[in-house]
Amino acid sequence: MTSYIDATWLTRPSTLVAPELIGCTLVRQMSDGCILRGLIVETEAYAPDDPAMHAYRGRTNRNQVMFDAAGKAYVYLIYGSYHCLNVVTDRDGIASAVLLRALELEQIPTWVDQKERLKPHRIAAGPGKLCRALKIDLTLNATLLEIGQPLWLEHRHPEFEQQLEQGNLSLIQTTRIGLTKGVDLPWRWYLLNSLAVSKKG
DNA sequence: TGTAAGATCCTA
DNA sequence: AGGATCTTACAT
Repeated sequence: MTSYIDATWLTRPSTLVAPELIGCTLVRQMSDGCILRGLIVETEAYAPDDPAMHAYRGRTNRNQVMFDAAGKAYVYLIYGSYHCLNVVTDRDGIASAVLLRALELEQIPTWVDQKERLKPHRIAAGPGKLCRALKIDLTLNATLLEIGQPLWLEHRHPEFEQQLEQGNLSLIQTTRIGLTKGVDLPWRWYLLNSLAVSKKG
């Protein structure tokens, strides 16, 4: 049993949504209908009054999607080379999002090269690698996260919830990675012992 | 038109 | 620890 995550569930502060997205599934549907799934194992929250957030100094062409109502993808290009995927959260007019940093893929995409296949759990370990693995680029910016779109989200399976309750799985909260501002905000979450988590923390 | 910084990744 | 790489944002 899986269930789709709708915009209502995402209409909350990113700091509440980010930890709850751990254990949920990101679904990527290619234009040919091919579907890829990955378990979300690492997230970061970006919120108003957060100096690290792209929209901290107001609306720009790049960040305007973050101000939209919850339930869209915010995709941007970083360091000229990599894309990063965010889930837009909170109410219309409030800039906030959750960065998806790592996935445990259910299957390896056909286009992943031989060298990458040697360490399958590292294929989507890191926000840039995640987008490379799922062929996510700027054309997906501002798309709705809904079934039938290129990207959508599914809730945790009951088994995952049980494992959390029983303590067989643990969520860790810590500081974010790769920033020069807002470095002390503890807004990164990851699944303990996941081999796909992008760095230690 | 110029420039500095950046929510990364890979190699050494 | 350092370099690749180039867009974005903002100043001039």
